[in-house]
Parts: sequence; C-alpha cells; structure tokens
Amino acid sequence: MAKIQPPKGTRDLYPLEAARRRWLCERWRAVAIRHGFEEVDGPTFETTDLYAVKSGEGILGELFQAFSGKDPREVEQIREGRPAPYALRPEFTPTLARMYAQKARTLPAPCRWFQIGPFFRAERPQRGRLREFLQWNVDLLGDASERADAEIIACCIAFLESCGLTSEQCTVRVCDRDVLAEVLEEVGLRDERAQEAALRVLDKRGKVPPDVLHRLASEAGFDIEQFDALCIKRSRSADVQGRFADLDPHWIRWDWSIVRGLAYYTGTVFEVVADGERAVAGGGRYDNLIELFGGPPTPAVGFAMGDVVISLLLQDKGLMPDEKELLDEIGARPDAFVLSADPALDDRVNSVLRDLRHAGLHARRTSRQTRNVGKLLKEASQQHAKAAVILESLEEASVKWLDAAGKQERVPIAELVAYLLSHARSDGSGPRA
RNA sequence: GUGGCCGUAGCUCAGUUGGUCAGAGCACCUGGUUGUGGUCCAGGAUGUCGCGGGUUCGAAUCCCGUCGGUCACCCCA
Repeated sequence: MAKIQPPKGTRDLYPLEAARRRWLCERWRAVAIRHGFEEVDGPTFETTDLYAVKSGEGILGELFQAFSGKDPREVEQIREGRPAPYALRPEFTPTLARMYAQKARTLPAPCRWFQIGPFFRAERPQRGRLREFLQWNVDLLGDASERADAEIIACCIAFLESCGLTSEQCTVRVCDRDVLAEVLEEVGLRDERAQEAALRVLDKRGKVPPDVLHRLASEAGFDIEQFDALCIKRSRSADVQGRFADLDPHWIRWDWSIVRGLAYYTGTVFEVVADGERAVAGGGRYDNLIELFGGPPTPAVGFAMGDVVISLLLQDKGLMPDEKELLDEIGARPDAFVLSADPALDDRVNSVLRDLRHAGLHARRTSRQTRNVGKLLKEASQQHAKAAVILESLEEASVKWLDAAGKQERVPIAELVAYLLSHARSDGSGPRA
C-alpha cells in the first residue's frame, strides 16, 4: 500500500513539538487572562456566506471549502462550480463579529475577548506560512478610546516580553488608516478606489527599490516625495507624537508603510515585525465591522498572532525553551521514576507506582528488562524525571534527585507520597539544602 | 496560480565521469550477572535511494512525468 502523506502545509506534532505548542498556547492564554481578557471560541468552520460579507473575490479563492455530502443540493452546488456551503475558518474576526452581534444586548461593554485555535488557508505554504496554523486573537469591543488601542498593543508586547524578546529583536510598527487617508487626500487622492491603489503601493515600501516605488506611486496618481514630506510633517504632530504615551516607547515605532492589507481597518493599524520574518502579529481598529455583520454599531480593536512565525523567531533567537524547561512549564515532567535493582521487588515497584499516581503524582517506571541501576537512572534523567525512587526493600527506598546536585535520601516507602508531595510543592527541583 | 532549489535508514547527510554504492554519524533496541545519571564497551534491527515510466548489458546516478518539501513572487483576511 502506498504511503499516505499528510496534506500539504500541515504539521505532524510529535511529543516535543506538541509540548512546544502547548507551551506557546499556555503562554498566550496566561498573558491574555492577566490582561483581563476572557477566552471564547467558535466553530472551526462557518457558512461560506460569512466570509463573503466583507470581501467577495480574492479571499474566497483561498478558503478551504467544505460540505456535508448529505444534501444533494450541496453536491449539485459543487458540481456547478459554485462555492461550497461551508468553509474552514481562515481567521477569527468574522466569527467574533457574528458572535458579538448575536448577543450584543446582553454582553458587557466593553467586551474583552481572546481566542486560541486552528485556522486554515488554502495557500501555497512557504516560510512562516502554512495551510493549518494556530492563531491567538485578542479583541476589545465597545471601546472607541485610544486607551483601548493602547491596551491591545500592551497585551501583545507583554507576550513578546514574556518570551524574552526585546525591542532590539522586534518592534511594533504603528500607523493609522484615517491619518493615511488624510495625507493621501492632501496629495490629491480623494476617492476611495484611488486611495486603495495608493495603499497597495505604500505597502511595497522596503520590498522594492526606491525608483520602482516612485514609478508605482506615479502610476497610482501621486508623488511619493510629496507624500513622504507630508508624513514627516505629520509625524511631528501632537496626534502622532502623543499617541500611546502609556506604552514603552522602545517597542513602538510609527511606520507609514504599515497598511495591513485593504480589509476592514478604520483607524490604528499595527504589526509586530522582526528582521528576516514576515509579520509576527498584526491588528488594528475595525469600527464598522460589527455593524456589517448585523450587530449594533460597535467600535472594536484587536490583533492576531500566528504560531508559525513567532515559533520561527523564538527558535532563531534561541528563546524556545529546551525539552526539560518545556515539560516543566507545562507540568509534564515526571515527578518520580520508580526502579529497583532487585527483580524480587518488581511487584513492589508496581504498587509504589500505583500509590504515587493515586496521590496525583506523575510517576513512571522502565519497560525494559535490565536491572542495571546506572542505565535506569539514565533513562530516568532522559525522561526529565525530577527524582528517581530506588526501592531498597519492601519498606524502604532511596530518593535520588535528578538535578545537578544529585542529592539522595533514604525514605520509608510508607512516607514516600508525603515526601515527594512536599518537595513537588516547593519548587519541583528537589529538596532545599 | 508562476518560478528557483531539493527528495538516499527515525534524524543529519556521504555516495567521484552511469558498473561491489546500499553507506557513515546520531538516535533506537539488547546485553555488560548483584546498584548510581546524559560523554564507556559489545552486539542488533532499520531503507522498493519519494513514486511511475523511459534510455542502457547495467540507473541512487541520465531523460520525462508525478507527488512532496523548501524559498521567492501573487496574496496576506
């Protein structure tokens, strides 16, 4: 039988990778909760119509479409080349807007929500971009103030800092669609379509040589030098200067080339950028989207961060914890590895194992035949167990702590659970000297 | 959707102009007979050389196709 390969752009997560994913998600979650956001989630697939609301053409092409196959009309629909009735969610915002609109009357205002889960885009995979990925969405609905923008950005920065990233390694580039629109008007672009074309050009800044940028701008009907001059003047304005005064200025940089696509942003837009990687996170204000989804007019601001790029960045900077730290942080390190050199104590190993587990401890034993204590200790430390429990007799054990100090103590088996629990409570790394 | 590069054991790769080229290291498994931890010995398993077709006396090696990976473009909600 031919080998069945995983679908393009997906990942198989073996224990170490799965531990990394859990570590990342738990860190996302912890930061969001600490900042006062509540976790929500929606379905991983929605009706295709939901995604068609705000954008008819391009986006639909990169949706993973789905249908139940139970309804002949669905099958017919596909056969005729029309979009399938469902689509795997490519982003969370439409779901969020739908959920909020449904219950807007009963929800507190402002509403602070975050979500973590898988998303899907039928794109061609490349560095930092896969077809299935995890995303962390943080949104603040019902607060039009600039402070709300700042809070969202603060949450994002807090996460970066908690990973050990510094403002030398990545920065938050901020811009404002309204301000951009005003400047574009000043250079003579009044109607929306012309401005959209101009934004497309501005997005190219840094990706194409200056002369090409100049030419593209001319084709879009404006002069890039004039635009830049106006931006410089604007940059000195109180509006730009005073913005986000509460945030650590090291992280924040105003950047006129941040336009965040052309989608639904209305005011502040921002991206977390790092050298050599595509955007680590992105977000902004979307004040008319909830209304678009049938809800009451509701100002909103939020951002999303994918797991792919941030993982690459942490990997590159050496900030991804090693296996032991990962297991430690997600609480997956064995508390005890039970062994004995004496085959006659095999049954006792099992009963001790049972007692430890019953007490809520993570306990393991070898599944190998050897009674070679050296090998078993090696196995224990390879599994990053905190302690090895070496049974000496039916009543007594030696507990060897598998940290650098390697302290070892004789403990009656009857007191083993209490002994291990007391040390697990302290700091998990063994007895204090 | 378009283009560049790549595809040999679980992993990283070697394989010279087609002719002992099916290999190395790491990892893994089993021991080292009475017991102290990642770097020690000794053994061991593992590959339709991505897949399919073609050229040839002979293909991991050359050609075509295909699938997958990767990087870039488009796009980035």
